[in-house]
Amino acid sequence: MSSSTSAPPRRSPADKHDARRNQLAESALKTLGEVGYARTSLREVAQNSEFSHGVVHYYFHDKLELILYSVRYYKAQCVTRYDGVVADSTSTEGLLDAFAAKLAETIREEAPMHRLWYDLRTQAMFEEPLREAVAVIDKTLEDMIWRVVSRYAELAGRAPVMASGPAYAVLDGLFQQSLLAHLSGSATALEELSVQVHALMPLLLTRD
Amino acid sequence: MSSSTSAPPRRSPADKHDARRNQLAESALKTLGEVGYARTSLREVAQNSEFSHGVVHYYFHDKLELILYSVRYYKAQCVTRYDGVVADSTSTEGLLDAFAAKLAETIREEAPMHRLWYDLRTQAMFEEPLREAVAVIDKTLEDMIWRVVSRYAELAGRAPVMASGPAYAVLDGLFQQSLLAHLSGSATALEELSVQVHALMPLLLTRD
DNA sequence: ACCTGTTCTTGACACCTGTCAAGACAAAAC
DNA sequence: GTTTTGTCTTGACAGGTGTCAAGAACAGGT
Repeated sequence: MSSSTSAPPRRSPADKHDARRNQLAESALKTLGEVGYARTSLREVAQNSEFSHGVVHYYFHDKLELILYSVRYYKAQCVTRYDGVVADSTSTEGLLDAFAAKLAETIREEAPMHRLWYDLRTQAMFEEPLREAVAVIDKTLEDMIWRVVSRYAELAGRAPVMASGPAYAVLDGLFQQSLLAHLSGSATALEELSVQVHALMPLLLTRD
Repeated sequence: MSSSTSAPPRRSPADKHDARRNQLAESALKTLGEVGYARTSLREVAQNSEFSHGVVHYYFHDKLELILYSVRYYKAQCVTRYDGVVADSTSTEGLLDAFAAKLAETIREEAPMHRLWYDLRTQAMFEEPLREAVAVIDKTLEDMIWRVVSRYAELAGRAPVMASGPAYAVLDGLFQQSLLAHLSGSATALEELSVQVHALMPLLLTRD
């Protein structure tokens, strides 16, 4: 053990260590997105990296620790996804178009990560150890969506008719169905999602 | 092989066979609801029955066949869950109360089966063989919800503002969040669901 | 009684899993 | 150069998995 932390060297103390952890996290995310939570094995994670299967246990105490670290690592980059939409929009129509387009885009380009998230959230219904982490991430997603809804209400000069929780829930319901349809080969799923979001959002505000 | 089908005896031809299949399906559902799709093993299914682990392969060709048979077996009984609500209601308020109460009741009493369904639907995002069966069941659930929404619109003298697909999606989003909260130990999740459903349903109809 | 076909149990197979320990390797410290 | 330290590989462990075959147990018909 060194002086303060239990980190390896002194020159690049925990940086190298964290860099490897992030590297393994990305390999894990690749595997998780491909085969899902249950079928993800540490050996396949290592095989998706340049290391051997033993190294995972050197950087992570547990399989659970690896997976939670990986998902947190990914979701930390996602929660700002719609912040540009919120910042750049100057009209309700503009925000709606940009938001719907972004939703469709992220399904098109990051479907494996999204299905992984739903997988993890569902597994949390069965495995207690997952629940706290899932709840935290779900809350950040709820806040992310709420920033969009709030800005939308502001631009419309009206007020939301429901709290952030149910607003997130209904939008997430649409998103999830669209993701499943898209992954099932539907060619029109993303367009339909855009139409549905355009129809739903005004309902979340009071009448003028 | 007997005369026409490949069924076992002649007296009770396929009845005994189907009875055993249903019996095993119920044992499978118990296991699936407890530990989820991925962690369900044929040996544990058998252990939840009065038979040994080999018998599963006698009545089902595959693990997949057992699981799909079991889930279909269960969902066949669920699709009429809200039909009484639809039939008995004579006012919008009455239908809303009965519907919301039924939603909360089924979470309270059949949470394991519901999380199993979400598990399966999510796994369908990863495993192609599940998709068709999941799509069929999801459609029957969508129709079930649509009967409620249609009746609600009828009683209100208005028309729904969205198609059955998105209507099911948004209600399912609320339901799923409520289920997760309930399983995570929230004592108020079910009451909140009732409030949210009461708030959402009117938004699904045109203004008077 | 015997025979026949169905039903169920037992045991095995090949494979995969998380975990971990023992040692190889390299790089830095002295 | 030698020692020490951190990094990584290899190989093994104990356990669990789906699948299936061989045979026991049981039924009913003759």
